[in-house]
Amino acid sequence: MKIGKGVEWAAHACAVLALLPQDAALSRDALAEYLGVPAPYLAKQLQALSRANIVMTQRGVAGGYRLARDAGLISLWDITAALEGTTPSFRCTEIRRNGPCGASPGECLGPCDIAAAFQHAEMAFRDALSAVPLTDIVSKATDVAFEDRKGRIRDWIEQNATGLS
Amino acid sequence: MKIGKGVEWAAHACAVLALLPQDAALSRDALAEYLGVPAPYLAKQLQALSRANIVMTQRGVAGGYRLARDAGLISLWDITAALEGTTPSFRCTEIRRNGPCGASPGECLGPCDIAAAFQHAEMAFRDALSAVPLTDIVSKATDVAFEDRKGRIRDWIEQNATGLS
DNA sequence: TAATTATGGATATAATATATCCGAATTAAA
DNA sequence: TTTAATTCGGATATATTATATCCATAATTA
Repeated sequence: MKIGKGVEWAAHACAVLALLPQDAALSRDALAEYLGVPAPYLAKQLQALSRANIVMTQRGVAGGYRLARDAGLISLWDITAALEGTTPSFRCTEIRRNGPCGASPGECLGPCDIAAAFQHAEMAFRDALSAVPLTDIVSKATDVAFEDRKGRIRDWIEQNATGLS
Repeated sequence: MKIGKGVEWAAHACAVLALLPQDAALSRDALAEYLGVPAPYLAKQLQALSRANIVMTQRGVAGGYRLARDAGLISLWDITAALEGTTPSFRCTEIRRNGPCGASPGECLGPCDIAAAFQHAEMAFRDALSAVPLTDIVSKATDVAFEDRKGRIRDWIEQNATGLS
């Protein structure tokens, strides 16, 4: 079981966007610089976030990305689902129907018990992530940040965000 | 997030082995026939189960596979871990240290908040699977099986299992 | 010794993840 | 209206992993 690194990138990107003042935005290149990751690939993750309505985009001069709604209404699950999709991680191929003692259709009205157990486990995974809004991430990260770094972050945003009066 | 199909195969294989009488075993080919899957590849999954001490093996004539311990002491998580390993599905690359506003070592004493949330979610996933012993799977499958199929399964085991007096 | 059976390694192929680039569309400002 | 900035979607290339098979070897029993 593996989660693509796009999820990590996207989560950090959203955490940065959550720091922006109202109506400010960050370009792809600015975000990539802040996160220290290659811009072209980050763009892919941002597109996925855009399709999922987690971030809003604005093209053209002074455009960029911003959160599409309040950071308290965006969970880590939302971000994960946007990047990885929602197809179940366990793929049941109905082995129970195979072989010389395979189950008949009448015995397969319910889902396979093994598949059901995995589905249940995945729901627990999903629920745990759904319980973590972006605001949690941001506030915890802020808690442990030293004062001088908070200042540097403020300055960098001041310098790089667009849409600031 | 995806789980390899080896997990499915191994789970079904273990469920069959749980039906065997004490000291009986099934060969690789017999198991593959019962499950309706290619024998060579199934052998790989069985090897993983063997390394994880979930099944016992016996080579030579009349050898084969049997459960290494009581079915009540084998969980779906045990099987999953044997096949997929236990490395965390979320791989933290410490993005927080990157870029012009990267965190200093002193600010990274605890784990990254994002990684911690995923770790927590994965624990929930693992706990859910750990709560499902093989006996659950077997009993639920038996509940919905028609009588004639139960008989056919008994007969097939009688015919194909080794180590029966 | 002969027959059977799991093991480990090597290998081949398919699928997916990772990473980049480019033209087109869009937008704000000059 | 032009120009520069910027995201979007598609195409592509590469690396990694999953899937699947085969074979020589070791072990075991009759």
